Amino acid sequence: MFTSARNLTQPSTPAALRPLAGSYPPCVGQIALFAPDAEIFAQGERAGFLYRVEFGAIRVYRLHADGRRQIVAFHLAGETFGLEAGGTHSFFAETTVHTGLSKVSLAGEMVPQELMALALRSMLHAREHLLVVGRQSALERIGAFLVDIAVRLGDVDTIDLQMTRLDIGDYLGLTIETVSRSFSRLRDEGIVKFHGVKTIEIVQPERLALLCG
Amino acid sequence: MFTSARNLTQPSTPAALRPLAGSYPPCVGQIALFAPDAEIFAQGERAGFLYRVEFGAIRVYRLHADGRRQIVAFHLAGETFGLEAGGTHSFFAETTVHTGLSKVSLAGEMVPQELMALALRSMLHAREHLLVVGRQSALERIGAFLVDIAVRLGDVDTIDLQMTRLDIGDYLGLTIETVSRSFSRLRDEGIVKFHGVKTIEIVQPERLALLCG
DNA sequence: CGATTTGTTGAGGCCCCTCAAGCTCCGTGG
DNA sequence: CCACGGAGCTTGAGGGGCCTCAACAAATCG
Repeated sequence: MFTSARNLTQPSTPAALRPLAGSYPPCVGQIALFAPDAEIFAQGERAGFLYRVEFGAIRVYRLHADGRRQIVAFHLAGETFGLEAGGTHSFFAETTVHTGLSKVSLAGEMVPQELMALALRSMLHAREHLLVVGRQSALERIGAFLVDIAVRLGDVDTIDLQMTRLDIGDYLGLTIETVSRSFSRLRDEGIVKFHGVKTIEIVQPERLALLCG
Repeated sequence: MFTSARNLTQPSTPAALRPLAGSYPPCVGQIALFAPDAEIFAQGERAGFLYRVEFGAIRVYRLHADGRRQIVAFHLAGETFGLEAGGTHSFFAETTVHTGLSKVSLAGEMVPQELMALALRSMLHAREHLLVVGRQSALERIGAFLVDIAVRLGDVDTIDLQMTRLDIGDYLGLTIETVSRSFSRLRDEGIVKFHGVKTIEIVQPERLALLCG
């Protein structure tokens, strides 16, 4: 399985940092813009910052020696990421689409209580992800994925996927073909409806929920 | 798949709490003894304590509606568990064998810094577990499992498994038969050697490490 | 509007699951 | 001490779900 994970397209906007009017309420600093597949931090790098996703999305992943990639988390608009054990990043973080990030310094700006809550939420999410990947069928995984994303976007019924089928596959432990087939199956069953490749409308939320266990 | 997870054998020693000479240096309180398969806490219960494993082992898991069980973590001697997001337990915790636990009250006894480190380590471990379950073959999963356990027991070369094949399967997303077959394969290849069913000697650590990616 | 990336669908094969039978280990009681 | 029973483990045979390989369609971008 070959995933061109390190194939970093440089931002079409020259470097990366560019000031912007603070469009999100709780945004303190400036917003940095990134093109798709831009590296935010790499495994082994010293960790010192948290990042808040203003728009777009982030994938956090690791590569196996043979090229297999496992994405352990996506981070969507409004979410904060970058907190890691030991002061060194254990994973890679990249944008999946055009993304705006604001930096949050670890010292100050966030009280220990918030950091703790963030760490615990991340642990919980990793474990819930494990439930999905460990014991569910392909269709169940896709279902759980859609429900998770929909909830995190604010219980919406129409999702704009911020990632490719390859990203989704590497997140769920499936191949791109199986992801595609599962989506088609959900469409054929009338559970979801596609408006373009990346826009999914959840037509029958109850049946989707049934799938997830 | 039927896993009799709630089949709680009551401790052969009457109840549970029984004082014992503090045999581990950093042990503050009394040690409670539990029989195999004793419930320590249940999903939905109010969380307020941490537990330190003095000897034995703990499985942390959740059940799907149809009985499928996913173990998200094992906790071995010397490790602390019970920290969860939201003040309510999201998982079940049970002993896998005869186990001694000491309670640690969340307020006091542990400084916030230690709690934070514990949370971050748990997050990291869940994510590393995800790497194994998401993209590895059965043999690779068993290999990674053995390496992980060996390291956590102090880089030993002989492991006393504190859990059944069923536990291991539900941890790695495999059936009991596949776990058994993988062990046999490692034995036939001369990578490990069995001294009884639960005692594994790692004969060729380098080859075992090669398996894990 | 052509080139390239991304997504869909089909055919075939493999790995793991399922089902089944027999074995080992261990605690219990005679 | 050994016989016995049951739970746990091992091994085999067969089937199914997902992966692999392949071709084509759709979407995206310069």
